[in-house]
Amino acid sequence: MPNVRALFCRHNLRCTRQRVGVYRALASTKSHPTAETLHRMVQGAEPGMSLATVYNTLEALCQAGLARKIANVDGAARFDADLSDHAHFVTDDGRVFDVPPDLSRSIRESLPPDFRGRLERSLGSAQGVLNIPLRPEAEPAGGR
Amino acid sequence: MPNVRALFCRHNLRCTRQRVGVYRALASTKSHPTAETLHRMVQGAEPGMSLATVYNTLEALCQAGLARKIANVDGAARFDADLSDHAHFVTDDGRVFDVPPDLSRSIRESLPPDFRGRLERSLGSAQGVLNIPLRPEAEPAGGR
DNA sequence: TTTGATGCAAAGACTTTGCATGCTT
DNA sequence: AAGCATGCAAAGTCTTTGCATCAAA
Repeated sequence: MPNVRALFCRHNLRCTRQRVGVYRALASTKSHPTAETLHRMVQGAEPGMSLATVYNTLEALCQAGLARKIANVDGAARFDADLSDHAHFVTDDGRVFDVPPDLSRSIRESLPPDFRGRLERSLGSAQGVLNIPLRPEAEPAGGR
Repeated sequence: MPNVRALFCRHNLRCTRQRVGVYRALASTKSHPTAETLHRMVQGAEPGMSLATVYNTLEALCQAGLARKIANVDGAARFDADLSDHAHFVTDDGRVFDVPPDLSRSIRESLPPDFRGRLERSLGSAQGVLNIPLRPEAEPAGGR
């Protein structure tokens, strides 16, 4: 585990024990935990820490670019401190899988060159996520 | 607008005025409305309809495969009755853009052939969404 | 010392559920 | 006539907020 204090400092984040605890817990797992799960994970190191603080911390980490909030269709939000350029595959029943960086990159690079340009015109400075359904049903809408 | 009654029938959905109202509203727009928005949209045709029924109806439509619930990172769920095989781009501030079917398809087809196989082994029968972040920050995790 | 983070509890946004009633089949 | 959908309100889940207190810079 690299120097968390220095990392926070570089990102203008106040370095509190609670934040360090949340960050360590999040960075120590590949399981894309929810706020609730992180709260439990941190109880050992930071007893008495409030769930609200976990939420506040996660928001601060995402804001600072040290964590990502993962898009999902149902249930509680999930988080990831792995900043490597990688995609997620989220199942309809809530599981989250990492897609390896090289594969993620090659998917993005396969996007038609004008696509990002087209998007950026509508997007302004906003960022976002491309959501691609797997196993499409392809039921034609208007059949008779 | 094709025959909604027949469509419901084919999908074993009871055909009530409320459900037809919700489906028509959802199918008539490209705006990926929330349940709340649909509720408002339907007030004209179905005054007094309850928001709970909108939620129940949307669940039934998704279950039946006549609508999709779109993955998002924040805020209320968004829905789409466009069954064409297309992806969505969801911005961090909640806007949803359709990605044209041909582009969506070509992205999916660019996935390495073993990828879906690998996933399906972990997935069982579940379905899911591939979430690809655009504009990665690529901040190396452990810098000094 | 100043500023921002924490803890708690309360409120808030979004969604689901239980039950009596009504409508579809 | 039987069974599922509806409406309502209440409860549930997940998340944010206000405020007094406390810790980091």
